[in-house]
Amino acid sequence: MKRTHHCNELRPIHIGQTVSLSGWVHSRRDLGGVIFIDVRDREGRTQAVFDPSDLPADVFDRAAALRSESVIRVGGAVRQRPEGTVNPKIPTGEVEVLVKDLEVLNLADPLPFQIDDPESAAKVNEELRLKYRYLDLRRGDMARNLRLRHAVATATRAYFDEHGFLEIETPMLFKSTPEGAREFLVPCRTNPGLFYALPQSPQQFKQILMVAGIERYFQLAKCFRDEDLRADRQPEFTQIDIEMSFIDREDIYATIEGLLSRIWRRALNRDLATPFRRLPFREALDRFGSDKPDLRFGLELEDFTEAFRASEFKVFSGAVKAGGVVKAINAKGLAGVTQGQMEAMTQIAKDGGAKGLAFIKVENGEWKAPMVKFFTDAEKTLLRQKLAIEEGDLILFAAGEWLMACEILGRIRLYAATVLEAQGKLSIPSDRFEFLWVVDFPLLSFDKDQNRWYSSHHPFTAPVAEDIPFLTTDPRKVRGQHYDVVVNGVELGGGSIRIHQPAVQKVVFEDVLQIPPEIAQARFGYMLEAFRYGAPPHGGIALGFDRLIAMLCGTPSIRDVIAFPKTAKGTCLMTDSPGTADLKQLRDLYLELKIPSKQ
RNA sequence: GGGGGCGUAGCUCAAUUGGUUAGAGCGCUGCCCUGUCACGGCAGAGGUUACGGGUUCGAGCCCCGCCGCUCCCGCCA
Repeated sequence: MKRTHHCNELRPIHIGQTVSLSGWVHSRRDLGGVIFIDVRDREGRTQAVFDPSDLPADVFDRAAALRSESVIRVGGAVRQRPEGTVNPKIPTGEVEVLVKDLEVLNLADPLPFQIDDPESAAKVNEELRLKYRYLDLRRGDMARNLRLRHAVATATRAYFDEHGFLEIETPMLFKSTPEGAREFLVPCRTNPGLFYALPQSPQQFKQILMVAGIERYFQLAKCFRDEDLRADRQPEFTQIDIEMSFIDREDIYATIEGLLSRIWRRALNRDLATPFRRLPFREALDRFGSDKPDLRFGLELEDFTEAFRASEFKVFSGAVKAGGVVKAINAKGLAGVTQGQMEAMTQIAKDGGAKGLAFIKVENGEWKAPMVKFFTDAEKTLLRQKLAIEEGDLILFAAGEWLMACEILGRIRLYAATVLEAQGKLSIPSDRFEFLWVVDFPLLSFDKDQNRWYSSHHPFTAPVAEDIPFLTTDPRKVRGQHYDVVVNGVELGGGSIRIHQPAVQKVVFEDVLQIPPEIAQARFGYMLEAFRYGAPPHGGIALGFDRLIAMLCGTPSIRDVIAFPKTAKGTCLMTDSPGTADLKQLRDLYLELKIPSKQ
């Protein structure tokens, strides 16, 4: 017999009906004379009552022998719970099913970890959760995450459908494009010695789709990157990938703001303020020390380059003379910093390339720092004014090359914020979402080691039109038509208007990036050729779908929103992948292993 | 590649900082219990302290190595 209702369906209006429920034994309460079993399915749970007074003994005995997570079907009559036994914690708590028949569909072994109590289950070692992922996913928290993921994917498809986008799949078996992230290679049996590569993004295909006249493309695209993992990085992940023709940056902003508004309404029942604010890359670094700033709190960086140009304090004036900057941040109220915290911040500075971290503690009306004696009254006054220095503050400095100094203080800003928040001196509300567009990125960055320019984003990004003349004369000045969408310090996505003239693309490949013509031809020749046959102006963006869902679910790890994620070493603890290949498989692929032995 | 954290019963944790027989709650097993919903009560089983070395009269604790998980840096056009 099939079930007649799901386990979150029965209400007082069903009283008197004969019903059948299927699901898992969520919990069993055996009182000796009467047994209660909560039957759970993905919708919820319902209490089933086994009363021996009008039940065959064998049914009662089988109920008594059931263990947690066994799969059963029960049949019986819905009835009102007796006075005083209503359970207000669950939606079906007013009724119960008086069991007449029990079908044990599958007995479960004792579980490796308990899943009925959300609080204790949430504390279970992730290693164990990953090994028994199918149990982990039965937990309410995880099931909710997967449902939300589905809801957002559906809302995304509906939104793009309504806006004239076509969902088009692009190949998983592509070829290697060595610029950018390390790729997963797939040997090609039918072409000995040749390899596919799994796409790190559908970038080139979606641009070709524009040449193909699709005009509006989207895909929930699986992407692969063979780089080290993080809480927010998996070797395979999903992007909301879009590309549009005959548009400019503003069209992308509006499209994504519309999408995110739709998603926030669907997932959190909240409205987003649009349009999002725009922040030039330069200003983001200057004020927040990051190109993905968290705008939920202040602690902004201040610039003191001019103030210390002629300072007695040589660390500062020397940095300025060398073309660098002096920047500072006021960690408000952090003068009581512990030695360990100070060391942690110093380490951040050193990791960032600084020699150390200059600081001033403001305690007992005094500025405590060795360097203070070098400061003139004018310098002190300026510091006090711009940083609003008060008793109990901690001032931290970075001096040196602009980007380095900004990024160091940006990281210290985040560190100080977490410390201050833990002390209750700063509030960073997790239910607030500060969206912004970071714009006006430099098109190119310079690699000192290799003495050449490389694309800040990717080589298909269009320069801002008025900057094109500087491509070959002063590449540093060229801004890219690139944009990142950022929320609460998380880079949610990025994209650009693309180069659609083959001539400009050729200049970027060959003259700016110094890719030899034959290599550019081998890697991107088909694109350059495609662009010769009528390429519309186009641009697009990709959003990290897993990060988006993690944010909506309020979890810091995208593993919590992926059904079967990998560990930090890239393994799957449930299936024990990756695994070995036998000799015949390798021979078929013309491969031979040479694994260095560990010394 | 580098740095930090963790690993004790099936699970979550403790073990007075190197000292007798490694404990608790939950789970499990048995018994009792007719209105529970984290049911309750009684009793019981359950340990290569991840693994391999070392120091020591004595190691869960200290040292070295190794494995696994995790966080961060590098990396992620």
